[in-house]
Amino acid sequence: MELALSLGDAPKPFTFLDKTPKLSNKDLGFCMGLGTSSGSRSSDEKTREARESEEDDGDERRRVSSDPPLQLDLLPFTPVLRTHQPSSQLRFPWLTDNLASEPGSSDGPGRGLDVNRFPTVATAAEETDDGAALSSPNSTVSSFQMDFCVRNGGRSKRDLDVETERASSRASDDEENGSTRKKLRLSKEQSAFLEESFKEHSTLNPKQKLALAKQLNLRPRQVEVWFQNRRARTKLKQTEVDCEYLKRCCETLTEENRRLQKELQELRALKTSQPFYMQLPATTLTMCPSCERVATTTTTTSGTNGNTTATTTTATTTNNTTNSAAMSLAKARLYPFSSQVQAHMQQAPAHQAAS
DNA sequence: ATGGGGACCCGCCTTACCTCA
DNA sequence: TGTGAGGTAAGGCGGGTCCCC
Repeated sequence: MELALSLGDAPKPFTFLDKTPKLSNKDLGFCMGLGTSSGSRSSDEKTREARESEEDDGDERRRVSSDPPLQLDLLPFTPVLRTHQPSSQLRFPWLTDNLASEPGSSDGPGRGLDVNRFPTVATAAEETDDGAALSSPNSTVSSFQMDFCVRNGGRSKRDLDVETERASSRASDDEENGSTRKKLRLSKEQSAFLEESFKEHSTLNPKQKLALAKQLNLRPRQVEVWFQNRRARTKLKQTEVDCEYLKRCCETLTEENRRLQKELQELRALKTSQPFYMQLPATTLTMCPSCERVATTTTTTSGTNGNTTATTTTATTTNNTTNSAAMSLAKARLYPFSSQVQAHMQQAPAHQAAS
């Protein structure tokens, strides 16, 4: 049985270079179905996809470390974070055309997630190291120094103060003992934005990573780790769904098998009690394992001399698109049934006489 | 043309930390 | 107040791919 499950949409090219400012989430969502699975993309496919997305950028990897850093304007503040509108209206940093075409962009950069401009916040020179220069313990402090007051429409000021205080407290702790492993919690806004970005693309190319990092005031390494962990969580969730579904399939098939066994017993009992069963047409269903044709063979033996035999056979080709689970179910139903019935028929004296 | 080395990314596993009941 | 469970950011490792020499 083949089980295809997918979270989100099918692989598709990156759209961060698209000229359309609209983000389409129509293909997003949770899909579960039976049938031929497209399979998970191999790493080289994904690499190729990422590379294709970078074609216009030349060799992105080398540029990251050698060329001047990307100067990406922060987006005008996204309505979703201000007014809790549907998340589909979130805009991502790589959709740079949004900036130019946004009529209300007079607010200027910095209103997106409103990154607080601390002196230690990622400078252009720091970003060229892809986080290496930002990886000092103190650099993570800036992750929590975002200006929540402007954009947290649905949250109380008290909550924001608590969160900011926690962040600053942790930051000070990190400053005290810089050797301790830092465990930083991303803010809800950062997580939500990363989540929306993940819905768009479950993997990031360097440009997207840098843009997201800058947008959220995180280190690129943090964005990268978040996506890695997010993919792992998705996979885990998917495995759980798979397991649950297969469990249900197993239960269904077990029940079906039980029912058929009972049916077979009834037929056997009927045979022993009513020997004239021969007057009824015996129908045998067989399926070719290779071509998956289902053949229905009806054999009628009539007359007293037993030499009149009529056999009609119809073949039905199953739709190739029929899901494999159904095929497996059919096979489970047909093969035991046909083999047992055929064996049963061969044991019948009248059938032997007819043959 | 071929192979080695480096850079980069990914998945997987694990650890360490945080939050909450 | 202490504690265990669950969530999650981050570290480490191995493997794959690509590019350069």
